[in-house]
Amino acid sequence: MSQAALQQNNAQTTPTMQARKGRPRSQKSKTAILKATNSLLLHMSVQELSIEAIAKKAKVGKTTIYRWWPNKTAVVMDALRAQPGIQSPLPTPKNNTEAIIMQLDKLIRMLDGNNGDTIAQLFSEAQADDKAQKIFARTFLTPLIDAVEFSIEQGKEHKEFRSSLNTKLAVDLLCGPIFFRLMSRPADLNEEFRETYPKEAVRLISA
Amino acid sequence: MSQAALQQNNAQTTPTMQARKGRPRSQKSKTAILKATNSLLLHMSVQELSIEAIAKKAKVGKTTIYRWWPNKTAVVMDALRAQPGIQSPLPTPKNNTEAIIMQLDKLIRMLDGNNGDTIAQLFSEAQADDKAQKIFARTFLTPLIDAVEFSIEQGKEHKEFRSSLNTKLAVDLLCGPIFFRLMSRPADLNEEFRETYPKEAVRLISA
Amino acid sequence: MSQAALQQNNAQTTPTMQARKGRPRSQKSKTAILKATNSLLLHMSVQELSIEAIAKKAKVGKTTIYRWWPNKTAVVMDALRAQPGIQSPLPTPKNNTEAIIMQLDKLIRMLDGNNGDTIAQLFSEAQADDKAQKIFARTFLTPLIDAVEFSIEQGKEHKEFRSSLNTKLAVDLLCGPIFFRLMSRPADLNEEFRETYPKEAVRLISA
Amino acid sequence: MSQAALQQNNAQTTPTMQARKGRPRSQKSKTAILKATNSLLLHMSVQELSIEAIAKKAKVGKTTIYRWWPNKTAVVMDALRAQPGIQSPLPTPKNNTEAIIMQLDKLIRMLDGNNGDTIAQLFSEAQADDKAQKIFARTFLTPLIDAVEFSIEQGKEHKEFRSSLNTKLAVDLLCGPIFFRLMSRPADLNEEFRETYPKEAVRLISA
DNA sequence: GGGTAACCGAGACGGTACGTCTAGTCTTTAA
DNA sequence: TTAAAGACTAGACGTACCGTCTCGGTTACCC
Repeated sequence: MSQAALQQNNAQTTPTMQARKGRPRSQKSKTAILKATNSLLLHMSVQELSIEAIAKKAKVGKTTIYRWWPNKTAVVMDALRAQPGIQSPLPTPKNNTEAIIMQLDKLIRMLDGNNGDTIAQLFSEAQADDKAQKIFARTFLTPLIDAVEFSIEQGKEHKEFRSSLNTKLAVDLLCGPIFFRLMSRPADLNEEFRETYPKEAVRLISA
Repeated sequence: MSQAALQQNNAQTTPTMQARKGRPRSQKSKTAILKATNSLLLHMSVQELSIEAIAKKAKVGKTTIYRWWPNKTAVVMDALRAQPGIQSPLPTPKNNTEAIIMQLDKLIRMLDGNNGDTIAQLFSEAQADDKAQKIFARTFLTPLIDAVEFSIEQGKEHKEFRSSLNTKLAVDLLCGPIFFRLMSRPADLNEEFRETYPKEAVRLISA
Repeated sequence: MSQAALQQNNAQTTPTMQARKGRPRSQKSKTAILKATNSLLLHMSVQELSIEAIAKKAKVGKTTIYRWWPNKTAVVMDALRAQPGIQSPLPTPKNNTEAIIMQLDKLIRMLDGNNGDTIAQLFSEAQADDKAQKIFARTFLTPLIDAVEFSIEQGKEHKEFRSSLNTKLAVDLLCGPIFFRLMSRPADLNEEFRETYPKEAVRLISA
Repeated sequence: MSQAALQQNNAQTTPTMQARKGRPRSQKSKTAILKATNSLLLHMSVQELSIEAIAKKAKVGKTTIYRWWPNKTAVVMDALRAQPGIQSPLPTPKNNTEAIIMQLDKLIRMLDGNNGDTIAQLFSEAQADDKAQKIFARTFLTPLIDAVEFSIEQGKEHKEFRSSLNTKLAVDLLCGPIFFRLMSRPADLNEEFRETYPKEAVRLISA
């Protein structure tokens, strides 16, 4: 049920769906929870963050959190997404090469700064906990990989890339270095990297 | 003190060092702890693994663990290293290109299978916990990066790679995809990948 | 308001009182609640019983219960009274001695079996909770004590008992042993006890 | 194990038993827990009392309480016993009639005042919870009943009481009224009652 | 027959306490 | 001195209920 709730949570709830039995979900509480989560993450890691602390800070019952999110990872993912300027849409690219460059640029932007730490920690949690893994994949990793894959496939059709290019390998080559740097030397995930890496990476797989 | 102890732990303790006052360290306990850790990691993640569980399984006091290792990450790293067939030395490569290929091949071998999960989880823990970060970096990541960096630098000197190659970026390009695949699609970290990736990756940065 | 409602609840609601505005109380819900309560009390103690469980079992909103009963004790008391064969009227006694015997006999009958446990548990709750205390006293204890007191007083007037008999003490002497046995050795509150105790007890206070 | 621990807890631990492995039980914590319990019981009922509150007040981990007592009832029983002046030994009676009078007098003294409420509440909890029942019986009820039974049996042998007297019934007659008054009209469990009841009760069963 | 009032179910809300678990420390005896 | 055993404080976990609230709906009455 939580899963269903989560779905509905993320989606734009249609007016007809809201006409349900029982007291409706408190939007105020939801906002308070996500806000408290983001606030706490400025001072501590995802692992250190506790549901109890969120509940206390948001002045909300623990139950309310557990009712709507299956675990900490899900709360944090939602909190990240709720941040302003995260889901800024990409401008229309003129070709697939540019599309990929824009996606990588956006990814690096997102991982630079405080959110980067949080996402690295979520990536971490996902390694250990199956439920966390699924949520992280569904809300973050899969969309990213799918988008890049799509651009590569399109690029192969449009002769921007050679048709012999292994799509999955290309995805790893494009995204892997970014995450590796994030997790091994986060300080080097800076502006310079953002300006040089995407072009360089695409150039390599085009070769 | 724990740091010192760890050092001593890893090095071959000279006979003179062992000739100290008091009851000597029980080799039996150390073995039991590492064995128990490896055994437990077959059924659970590093995050789920608890010091208490190790102590119980190894029939050892918790204090004994805390005396010799600063935290869980350190225990697990030691336990991994204690596994047979992990530190197989590399054969002498005929040039730096081959050296890198061999290092990547060894890395993929190590990450394939059960150990891969554990290392991914350690990589994870390192994101959240500073102490874990330091230990993971010192015992795993830095040696790897240093070795690859060294080979690249050497390769640049020997004209195997163009001198304009950004070494750090090259390291990310070589290692990043492997870890990205490990953490996002571990099933694809298979034999085929091991046979094709290293050569392909080196070819790319040579271009 | 709940208190007033409770009164009305117990009394025979006059037709004029029912002619109020608004939707009338659902008799169906009331019955379902009391039935569910009795049913649940067969498998659990009053303390274990929860309002939520009653509401769920009776397919009734929690609010409906809270609207009509101030607390769990009140619900359980009502549920007990709703059981068939509880409020069987006593036959007319030929004197006050016999009246007391009949009252004690009825009491023991009531306390023998499943209801005994429930009443003992109610007696218990009453020790801790003032509201419960008042309800238990009003609906169970006071009527009993008053009836016995009345018979004793009458008996004193009719020279059945010596006039120096302390009425309150006599009540304790007559009722106390029954409850003590109920709460300390409920198994001994059996048929034999029911047949022998009342006569013996009255004989003692007559002496 | 907790049961065993409890036993040892109550008994005078022999020196040989204390010579065990591991850190010995902290007497300081034990004292703090019992003291905190007594202190809290001045302001709240046993039912309202929570383990968490005790732990907080005593500045003790919850685990420490759960390690040594199986439940709240056990803690409260121990706390009661730890009060000064509870286990005052009886002076030697000159016969069994007097022995019973002294036992009843002691019982009333114990039940008069704050402890009376607590014991009534414990008696209550015992009605609902089997574990509580056993502990209450073992540490309070059974000793009392046994003592009175013993005196009655002795009194029958010494011709103080008629041999046809039903011992169990006599116990109920002697003790029941006291508890009935405690639970139904605790205010009447006063000094006057303490001075008159025991003699009167014994007189009755002697008749 | 529309308005109004009290009811109904469902279920979310802020809370409290539960009993369990683990962390990391401390205190003993035995080797 | 170290090992083992195990008790210590501290605090998060996820669950169960509490008593209150807020919905959409449902009867009844009253005008």
